Amino acid sequence: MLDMRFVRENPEAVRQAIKAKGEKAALERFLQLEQQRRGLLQEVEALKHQRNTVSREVGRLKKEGRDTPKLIETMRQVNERIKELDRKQKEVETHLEKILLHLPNIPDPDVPVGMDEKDNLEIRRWGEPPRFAFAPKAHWDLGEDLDILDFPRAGKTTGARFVFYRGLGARLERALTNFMLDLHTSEHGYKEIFPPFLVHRESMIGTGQLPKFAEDAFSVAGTEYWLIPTAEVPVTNFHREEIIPGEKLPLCYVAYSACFRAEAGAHGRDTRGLIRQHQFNKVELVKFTEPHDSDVELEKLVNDAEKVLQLLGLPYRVMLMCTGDLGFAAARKYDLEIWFPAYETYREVSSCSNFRDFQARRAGIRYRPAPRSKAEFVHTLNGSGLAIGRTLAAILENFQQEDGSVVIPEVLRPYFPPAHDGIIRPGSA
RNA sequence: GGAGAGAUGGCUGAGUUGGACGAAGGCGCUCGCCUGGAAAGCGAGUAGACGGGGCAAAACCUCGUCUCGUGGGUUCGAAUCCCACUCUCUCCGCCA
Repeated sequence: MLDMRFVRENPEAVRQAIKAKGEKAALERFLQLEQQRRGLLQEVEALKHQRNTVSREVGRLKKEGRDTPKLIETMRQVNERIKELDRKQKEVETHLEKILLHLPNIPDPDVPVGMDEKDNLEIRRWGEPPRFAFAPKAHWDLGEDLDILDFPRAGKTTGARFVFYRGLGARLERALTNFMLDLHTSEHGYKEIFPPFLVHRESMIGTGQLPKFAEDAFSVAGTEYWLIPTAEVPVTNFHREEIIPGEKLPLCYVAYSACFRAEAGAHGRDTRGLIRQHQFNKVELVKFTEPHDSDVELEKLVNDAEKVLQLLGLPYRVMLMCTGDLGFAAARKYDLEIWFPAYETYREVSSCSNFRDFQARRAGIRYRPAPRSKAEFVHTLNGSGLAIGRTLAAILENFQQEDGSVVIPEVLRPYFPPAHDGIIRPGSA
């Protein structure tokens, strides 16, 4: 959420941001209502002032034993007017709040302006896409042939876009999760969090999923709960309505969670395989920083996520998202994309964003720079470190061999049974 | 699910016959004095949001409104009375 005063004083900047992100928002109506709000405020506050002084006077007179029916009668009338104005003002503020929650964050000045992924900027590449002397299989075929992924049975029990992992497939998923958590906690200095997978509406508003994108998330019928689309939601809201002592920043958290997404706008896309599931696992990195540190901390966060790919030996590239691909809440975003032989292209496995104070203002997360100073909003950042399902799919595809087996990356071997030789073969899982 | 207790400022903790103010005291913190330096001691200051005015603007100053879990109500006036809700704690029941 943007600061109401900022919007009032910088309407042009907001107008541009809305346009660059391809959003729609009632900015003009907002400015108009904001002016109306201040007018009402002044009128009602003057009346309340009158009420306060007169009430004090009544108290004084009563103590002296004097009756004051006239004053009380006029105050009754003033109160009627106050009630009316209060109601009107509340109406206006509710409307303002609603519009404010729909205004997108302002992109960083150096973010490329563009419509969609075609305008994203490649920052760097790492690793070489593998060359196969045979026709490589897609991960969903590998998964079924190796008997480690079972899509049909997931369809039978739950529906499309779900999967069972079995045997060494389940083991590999768990190995990846633990490997990433271990790496980020012991090498990169993140504190591990295991969050609730359900949150209430206010938390979803805090990070920006609601009110605008309700159709992208699942909610639990008959309750107020929403299934988290990412651990970003509970972990960022972990500090909601708090004032953090400045010396504790930056706070760096790493959290595993299952993630649930309705994928409402994705009918017919990525219908096969692990790429687009309603439920998937992810290890998420979340940071709370002082405003002047957030740029540096974002770069570090990206590097921490990249390290996972490097250690796994998966070829990837880093993309700087253009304005149209930034999303609603981010000011700056890098995507990490892994090479997928079956698609013959790079696909996203991580999205690392700086939200500046956009989420912090919504969720009320502040810090005190120095013991006596005024509390200010922190900057929040997060990034996948990484999406587990897509990483597993990439491992299957990139490390497959002609006989249909898959070689497990060296760094994951400690997470497999001691007797295992590091190769998943047909019939061995 | 049943019964009970509570929710006050950064923390702790007063404040329930409604009327002197965001609210005693303590801790913490800031500044000053003291000291060679520190501790102790002493003195002063220490909530936020919003709006108006001063200012080119920020800092700041000043006036006002609101905020004592949240929302409503009673009243000329509520932290203090009434209602609903949320959360925390204790006991009982149930349960992975």
